[in-house]
Amino acid sequence: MNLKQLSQMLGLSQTTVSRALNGYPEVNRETRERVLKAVRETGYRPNKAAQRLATGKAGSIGLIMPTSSNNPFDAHFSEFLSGLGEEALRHDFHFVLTPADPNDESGALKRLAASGNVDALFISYMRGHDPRLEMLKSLSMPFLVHGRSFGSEPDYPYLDIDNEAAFYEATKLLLQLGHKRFALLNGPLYLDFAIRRKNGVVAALAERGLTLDEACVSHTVMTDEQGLIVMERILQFEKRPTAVLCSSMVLALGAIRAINQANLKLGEDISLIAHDDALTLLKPENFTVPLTTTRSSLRAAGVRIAERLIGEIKHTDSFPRQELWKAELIVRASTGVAPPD
Amino acid sequence: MNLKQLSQMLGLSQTTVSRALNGYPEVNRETRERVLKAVRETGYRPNKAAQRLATGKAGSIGLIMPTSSNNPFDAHFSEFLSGLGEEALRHDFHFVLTPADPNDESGALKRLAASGNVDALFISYMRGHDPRLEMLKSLSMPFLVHGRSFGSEPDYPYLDIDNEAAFYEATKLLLQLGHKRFALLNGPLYLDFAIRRKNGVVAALAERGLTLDEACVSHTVMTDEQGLIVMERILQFEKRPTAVLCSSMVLALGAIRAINQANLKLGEDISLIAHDDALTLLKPENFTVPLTTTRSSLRAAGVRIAERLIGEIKHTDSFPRQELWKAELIVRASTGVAPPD
DNA sequence: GTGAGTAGCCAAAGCGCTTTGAAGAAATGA
DNA sequence: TCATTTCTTCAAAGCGCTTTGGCTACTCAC
Repeated sequence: MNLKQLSQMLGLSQTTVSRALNGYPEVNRETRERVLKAVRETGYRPNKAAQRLATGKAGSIGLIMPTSSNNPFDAHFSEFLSGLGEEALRHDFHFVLTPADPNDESGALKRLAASGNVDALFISYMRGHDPRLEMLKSLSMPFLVHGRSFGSEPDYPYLDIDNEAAFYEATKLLLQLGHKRFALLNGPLYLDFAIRRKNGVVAALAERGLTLDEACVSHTVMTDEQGLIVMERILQFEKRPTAVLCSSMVLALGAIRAINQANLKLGEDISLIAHDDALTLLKPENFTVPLTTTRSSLRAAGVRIAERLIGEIKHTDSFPRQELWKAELIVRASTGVAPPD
Repeated sequence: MNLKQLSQMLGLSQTTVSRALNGYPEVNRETRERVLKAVRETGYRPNKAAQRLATGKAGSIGLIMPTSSNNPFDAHFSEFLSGLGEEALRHDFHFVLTPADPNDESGALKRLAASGNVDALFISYMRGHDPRLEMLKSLSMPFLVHGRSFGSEPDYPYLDIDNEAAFYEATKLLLQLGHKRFALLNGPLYLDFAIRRKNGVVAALAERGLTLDEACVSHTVMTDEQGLIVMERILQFEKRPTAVLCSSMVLALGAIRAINQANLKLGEDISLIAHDDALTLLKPENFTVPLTTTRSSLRAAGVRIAERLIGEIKHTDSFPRQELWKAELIVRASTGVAPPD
C-alpha cells in the first residue's frame, strides 16, 4: 500500500493525503479524519526511503559501533546505547549502527554522513587530539560528542563529565584518610577521560607535595582480567600502595579479586575508589565490601545526548552546546583510614 | 556531489556511470576506470535513500532494541550484537535499531518492515507460543529467529542452542557426583530457553527417579541481585540443595556471593554449574573458584545469524534454515562430589 | 455586481538513483 | 558488399514521497 493507492482509494490527490498526514492546516477537518481512518484500516505506512529522498530528513541518528573480533563491544557502550534508545523511542527516531573497524572510524563516519541515511552523527571514546573532530566539523551535519578531546580547541558541541574534578575529589578523600601511597588503574592513556582522570589525581597529590609513582599507574583496556593482573603486580611491591583508584567498575572487579587473594581486607588494609558508570551489571553496593565510587550514569548521558541531537534535527528545542556534568562522590565501605606504616 | 553532476563532469550518461559503479559487464574497461578514478577524487558516495527507493534494497537488517527505563539493555544482548556487527562489517551492511517498548514489539516490527528501511528482520528473546512468529510469517520479508518458540510449530528459520540437552548433561554430571538435591536458578519461565532448560533438568532427574523441588526453582530476571536473593533463600532450607544450576553467569555471580556469605565452600559443600554465554565481562575461569559451565558463545551466534541473513538478502549463499548448536560442558572446580548427607 | 480574499483541493515537478529499451559504432560472417 | 552480431552508450521511466504553484469555489465588503 502506497500513497498513490491510498489516495485513489479515497478519491483524493496524493497532495491532500500527504498534507493530511503531516498535519498541514490547509486540509478540511472532515477530509483529514477520513484519511486518518483509512490509514488505520489499511495499515498504510509511508515509505521511509521515499520520505527521506523527498525531504532530506532521515529520522535517524548515525552511530559507529566500535567492533572487531579483538575489541569486544563493551558494557559501557551498551549502557550508553540503552539511554540513547530510551529517548529516541519517544521521538520515533532510530539508529543506524555502522559497525566499523576501530582503525577506520573516520572513514566510516564519512561514509555514513554521505549515505544520506542519517541526520546527525554522534561519537564517543574521545581521544586526545581526536582527528575525527576536524572531519565532523567539515561535514555540515549536526553532531555531538560524548566526552571531549584533550588538546583540541573546545569549540564543538559536547557532553562530558568532569573527570578531572571527580578523580581530584576522590584522591582528596583518600588523602584526608591519611593515605600516602597511591595506585591508579586507568584506561588507555590515549583516551581523553584517562588523561583527565590522571591529571586530577596528580593535582590533588601535588597539593600535599606528593607525586604519583608511575610504577603504580596502569593504562590498560578496562577488563577485569587486566584489573587482576595489574593489581597482583602492584601488591608485590615492598612499599605497596594503600589507596587505589580505578577508572571503571570492571577494572575494580579484577583488582578486588587480587586484593582478596592476597588476603588483604578492603577498606582496612587497602582502600579503593572506582569510577561507577552505573552499569546495570556491576553495582558497587552489591560487592562484598560495598565500593566507594565517583558516580555518573552513562545511561543518563545517553538520554541527554539523544535529546539534544533530536532537538537540533527538529529545530524544536535549543540546548546548551556544551555541558560538563559533575560526578557524585559516594562513600561506602571500601575506603578507610590508612593503615599504620 | 550526485550522480548527475558526476556524469556531467565525465561527459557520460548517468546510466553508464551507475553501471560502471555497480560492476555491470557492459561498460568499457577504460570508461570504468575513468569513472572509478573520478569517484576517488571527488569522494562521491551514492545516496542510500535514492538507491533504496530505486532498488528496494536497503543494505540493512532491522533489529528491535528491547528498551525501557526498567528493562535495561542487557549484557547478553550486547554480546550478541557484537557478533552481528562483526559479520555485517564484512558485507557493508548496517543495522537499523528501533528502540521499542517491550509491550509493543510486534507493532515495532511491523512498522520497521513497512518503513522500507530494512531488508530483513531478526528477533530474539523468544517466548513460548511467541506471537511475533505469526506476524513475521505474514510479512513476506526474510527473517531469522534466535532461539525457538516452545509450543509453536517449528516451521520458521532459526538458530538455537540445544538448551534441553545442555542442562540435561549438566544435571547428569552432578548426579554422577552423587548429588540428590538440586536447585535451578532460571530465567523468566515465559522465555523459551528457560522452559527447555528446566525440562532438561527434570528429564535427567527423572531417569534416577528424582524430582525437582519447586521450592528450589526460581524464575527471575537474570541479574546478580536476583541470584543473591534467591540463593540466600534457598540456603536457609534445613535440607538445602547441594547442587545448583544457573541459567546465566550473571545469576551465578549473585548466587556465589550468597554461598560465600554463608561460609560454604564452592565445589565442596555445594556444587554449581552455570550456563556461560561467553560474556566478555564475566569469564568462568576468572572466578575465585573457576566455574563448571555449559558454554555457547552468543557472539558466535551473532556472527552466524548475520551471515545467514545477509546471504539470504543477497541470494549468494544458501544455508540450512534451522540450526541447533550443542553447548559444551566444561568442567572446572565448582563441581565436586556431593558432601555426605 | 464586482473585486479581493480565503478555504480546500489538485497536477506536476523533483529528490538521486537503477533499469528498461533503443540506438550508434564497430566487428564479424556470408 | 550487405546483413548480422557484439560492444558500448544513452534517454527516459519509475521508485514513493513532499512541495510548489496554481485553480476553483465560495464568502465578504463595498
